[in-house]
Amino acid sequence: MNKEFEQQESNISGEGFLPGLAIDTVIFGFHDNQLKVLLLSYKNSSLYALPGGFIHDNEDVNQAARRVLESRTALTNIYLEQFYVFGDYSRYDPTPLKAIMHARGYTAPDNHWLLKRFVSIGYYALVDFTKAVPSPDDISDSCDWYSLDDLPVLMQDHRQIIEKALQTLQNNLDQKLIGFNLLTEEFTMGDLQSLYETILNKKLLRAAFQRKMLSLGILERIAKKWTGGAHKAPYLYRFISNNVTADTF
Amino acid sequence: MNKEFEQQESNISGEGFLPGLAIDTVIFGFHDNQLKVLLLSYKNSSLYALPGGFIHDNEDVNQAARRVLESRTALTNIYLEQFYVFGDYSRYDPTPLKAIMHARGYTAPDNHWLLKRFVSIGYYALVDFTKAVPSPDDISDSCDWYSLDDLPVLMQDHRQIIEKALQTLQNNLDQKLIGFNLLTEEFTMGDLQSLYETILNKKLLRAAFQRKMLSLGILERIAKKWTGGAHKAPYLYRFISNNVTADTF
DNA sequence: TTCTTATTGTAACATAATGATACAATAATA
DNA sequence: TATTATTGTATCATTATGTTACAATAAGAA
Repeated sequence: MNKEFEQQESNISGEGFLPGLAIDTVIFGFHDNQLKVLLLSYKNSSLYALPGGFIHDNEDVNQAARRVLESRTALTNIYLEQFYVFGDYSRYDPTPLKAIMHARGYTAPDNHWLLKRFVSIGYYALVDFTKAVPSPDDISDSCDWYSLDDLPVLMQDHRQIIEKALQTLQNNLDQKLIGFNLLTEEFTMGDLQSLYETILNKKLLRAAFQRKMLSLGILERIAKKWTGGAHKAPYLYRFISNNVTADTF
Repeated sequence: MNKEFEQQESNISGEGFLPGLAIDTVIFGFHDNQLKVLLLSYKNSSLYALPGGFIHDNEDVNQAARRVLESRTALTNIYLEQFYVFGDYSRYDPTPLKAIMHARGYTAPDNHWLLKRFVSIGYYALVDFTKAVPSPDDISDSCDWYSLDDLPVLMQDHRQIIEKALQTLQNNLDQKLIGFNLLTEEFTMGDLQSLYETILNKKLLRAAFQRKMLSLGILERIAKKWTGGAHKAPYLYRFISNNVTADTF
């Protein structure tokens, strides 16, 4: 998996990969009361991009997305979901990839498969910020968290992809029980509410929120308490994962 | 557009189309209190399939889906939405298409592009049953409505595609206001309730349903009434389309 | 015409969900 | 021991939904 892109570069016809199809993954994390996404940056260029990849010609598309996710975060068993296919012709622009290749000292022929039109399948993932270990892929030189409300300039339509992923997350938050995937295993009701407020971008009433969450019957209250400031200690809760697993739709 | 598939057959390398990418469209209609889908059948074979197609190399993917939809129904301005990408490797099975080509007197070489692995982007559409004019494509010899609870045996994973489309429709029915797209322009509250009951596959309380629908403020009551049986005549309603257009997400 | 019958539109009440406010409990610190 | 901030929850208000009931018809029958 390590020399994969190296192979891709010299593999002018794209042997072994599905042609024209890519995966882009919006990997969400939550830290300091902010939503974060993982972005890659490239040597000798000011380009930032979503983690992505290609699909081996004998590989499930969803499995390819999971492979990308796992290799960028060093995590397995993560909530991951398709949300949209970005397939407008206007996306087609080989310039940035050309620039990246150039910056790495590789001059691709114009008919190189990576410079052709790509349709991209958008996935979003929810990971525990504290557990992920971001690592760049073979053509990028950094992989880091960026706050959603302070994103660098992104390659191609990656900003719209993030925007649409966030909309999907907002829509799904109440129906599916997926928010928990962004938290550590144990969390306070305040943590959970802050997460919801950040994702939905609006204030929620504390009393009603707590009542609602408890009534769902998906939180286990851990007898242990928290030690912090000069006030009553909150309980710690744990998500009872019986109901929903990563791939449940 | 007419001779398109003819071209595709003799076009062994798939020139002009995005390779390995297909579109499958679940076109829903509503008639006789049943949900219907449009299916194609093929000469000299017992194969049934969803309407589908390929993407021109200079065409938006969504536009290609709309082109497929319009050419099967002779309708424009239809509610159409992506819902899932079917990309498992296990889908790969050139047998049925081979059989279809064979039945048409064409023997494709094994490296024919249409016999390679395809990833399929699933769309679903909601159309007015009474307005659609089903017409087969160039390789099928019929295009007809089939009731969802009495489907013929379908090619490849098309049955699962329909299943997933239905789930998506059920999930979206309450949030987005899309049910109306399955009805004629004017309809009674009974029609609407029957539609909802059929899609959701459960009985709804008449009084509550009517109250809810009216409270949404999206129905215009047309003063005219209906003439039918030995009972009070229902009002006709019309959907006020200000709010939601076809591509709104 | 009047009566019967089925269905519609909606009122009325019961129950459940949510919004909003208040307050006791309590964990540090002064 | 008093102070302070925050938590957990009770309480009431408001809104939404479930449920039942009934008046208002539009035909056909008497």
